[in-house]
Amino acid sequence: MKVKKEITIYDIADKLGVSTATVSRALKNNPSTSLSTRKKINAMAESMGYRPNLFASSLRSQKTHTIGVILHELNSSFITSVLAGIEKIASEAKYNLIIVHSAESVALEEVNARNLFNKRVDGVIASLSSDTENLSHFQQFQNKNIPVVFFDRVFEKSDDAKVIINNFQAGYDATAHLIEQGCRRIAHITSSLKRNVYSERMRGYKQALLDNNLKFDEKLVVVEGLKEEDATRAAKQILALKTLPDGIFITNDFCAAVVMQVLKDAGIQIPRDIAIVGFNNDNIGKVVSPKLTTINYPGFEMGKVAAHNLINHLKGVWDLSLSSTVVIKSELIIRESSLKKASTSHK
Amino acid sequence: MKVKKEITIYDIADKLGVSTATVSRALKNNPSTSLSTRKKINAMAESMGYRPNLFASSLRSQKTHTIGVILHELNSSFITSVLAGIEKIASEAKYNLIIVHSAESVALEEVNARNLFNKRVDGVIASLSSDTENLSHFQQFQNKNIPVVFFDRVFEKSDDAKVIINNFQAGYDATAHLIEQGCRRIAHITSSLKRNVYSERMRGYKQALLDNNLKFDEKLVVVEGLKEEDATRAAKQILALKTLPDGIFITNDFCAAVVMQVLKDAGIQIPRDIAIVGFNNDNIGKVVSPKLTTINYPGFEMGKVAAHNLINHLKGVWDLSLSSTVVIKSELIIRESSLKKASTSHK
DNA sequence: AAATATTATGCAACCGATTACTATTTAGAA
DNA sequence: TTCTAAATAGTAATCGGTTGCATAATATTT
Repeated sequence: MKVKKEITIYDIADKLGVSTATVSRALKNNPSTSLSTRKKINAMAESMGYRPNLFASSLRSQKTHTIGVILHELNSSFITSVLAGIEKIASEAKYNLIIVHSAESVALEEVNARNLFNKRVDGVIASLSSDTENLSHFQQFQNKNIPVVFFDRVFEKSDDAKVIINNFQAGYDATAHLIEQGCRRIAHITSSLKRNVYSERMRGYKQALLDNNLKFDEKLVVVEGLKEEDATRAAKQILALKTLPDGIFITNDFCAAVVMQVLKDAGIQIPRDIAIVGFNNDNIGKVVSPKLTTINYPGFEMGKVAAHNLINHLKGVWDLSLSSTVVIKSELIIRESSLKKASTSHK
Repeated sequence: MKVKKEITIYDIADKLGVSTATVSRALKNNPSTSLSTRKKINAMAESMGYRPNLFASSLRSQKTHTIGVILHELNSSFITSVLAGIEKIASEAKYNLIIVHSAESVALEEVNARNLFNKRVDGVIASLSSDTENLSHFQQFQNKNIPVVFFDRVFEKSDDAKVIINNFQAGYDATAHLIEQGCRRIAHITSSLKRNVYSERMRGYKQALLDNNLKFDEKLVVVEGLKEEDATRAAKQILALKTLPDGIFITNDFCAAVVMQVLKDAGIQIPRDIAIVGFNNDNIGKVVSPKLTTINYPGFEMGKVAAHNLINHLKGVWDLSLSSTVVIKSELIIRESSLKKASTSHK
């Protein structure tokens, strides 16, 4: 099997009797080449099947036109939406993406960061994995002036650029809604409190209790992972309480779905006995019974904003350090799982 | 803000008074360097904060040590598992991945293929989007002897390397199980029959009917997309039938979950009135009521096999063209949604 | 018509690592 | 001790674009 030799600008230059400099400029539509040669060269490149060698280009120009995206996971529709938002903006601006995910592990996150660094990405968009304790593995980017935008899972106190929702408010709204539905003993199932998203939501939960003269009870807070077995364990922990709660605010829709399943299997009626509010507005919420009340997490918007700000910074038309934090609107979506007042029983 | 200059092998060579050739060899642990200089050089590289310039390396060696992965989508746990399998094998072999997804669109798939091609990946692993009609955009890889392994969504008649399950058998098993449960009028909700996975499952469905003396009825087959609104439409189409079916084989778990929801909302009891079998063994199947009977799709295994075969081919210890098709085992997982015989009613 | 400005192109160094080939040193064999 | 082979290391060309600077060609101004 023989392989056709790769066409280079030298081949094009030879064929047309011009210099490689002219070819290079023409292919980039550099205005210091005449329109006629530009057309001639582009036509020839096309007909010869030329494809640019990005390594040579990046080596020389020290630019890759590539953005690295570090995701904590990629199994939720939230993350998929974020990605879609990033892709939309990036492709419009002719930036390529390298997408990596850390499977919720710092170790992998560090490896991923290193890889992106070695691949010389021009910028980074990242969401932290659940056990990340510090941002030292992002220092390498700052040392080289490679901009980083965090989204969703961030360190709120750092002054890095970030795109988030108001998790405190969302947690508050979710809890207040349960209270408004008549719940008086509200449990909270959440995940690693190292992560801003979860600690903030919990802060909102506490504040809502406080504002409604309900006592915060540590025994009603369950901290677990986000996988099926974690959620099952969390549900069992709830079931083991001496007095069952009459409402649960769960920080993730998939978890909420699993918890609901376990509770239903134990004969509990939702929302009559226990009302449930989830978080994320994942697809899953619409196919469980009862349908899940949740917080809509505007992933597509977040992705667009993150990519937009990063790329504008790269282009020099915007300075990321000026507005470090962008807060995107989120909102409560009320479905059946929390409607205690109008409760028709579900099994 | 000043940026430290990038360290190159020239800097290391200067510092130690050796040639760049020696440095290059030492960093690669080439045995034609003495152990002592090798140690000296690696230590110096480490202390100077050297990082290899992959562009220079790839430019010169014409190898990228990178595998491109084209996914039709990335929102199912099946795809996530495949990815995990690929990543496991690739990282063990020190290959990098570039993951792209086509959002079920040929147009995007073509762009993605082109991008991977221009990035000069050493090999490709791909699953086709729902409307791909031919493999012409993969021709470019073959022309350059870049190996491609397809998985899941493939062209079965082509002799490209591929990793699949026996979709015919799975469709047969799913349908036979419904028949065994007493169903006599079985509908089938599926997606683009251009895709082998769906057409083969349907072939299995038909064959199972035939083998059990049940007539195939075109009106009982609904072809739709895989999104929520598509599934809703499919369910409504079922509900609009003059005579309702007593069983449905649905080619995707998420669709099945949505369909179940719509049917339940219409007052139909599952599995008593209609028994349901899904496909994929997605997480969602465990949190719907009743829990979903489905076909387990061994994504992790498929990913591992695809990556393994590709990398071995790249290393020259294996020839992909020798065993073009690998079939991975799949199996029926029986849960509640299909158990008509032992039916306790679910609402 | 001469002087100046503008436009288009070429020259050649450069980005950083790899590697075929050559040279030197050292060890082992005769 | 002399010669050959093996072990190390160096030289320099190469991968394919990019770009500052110089030059030539053409247009504009005076």
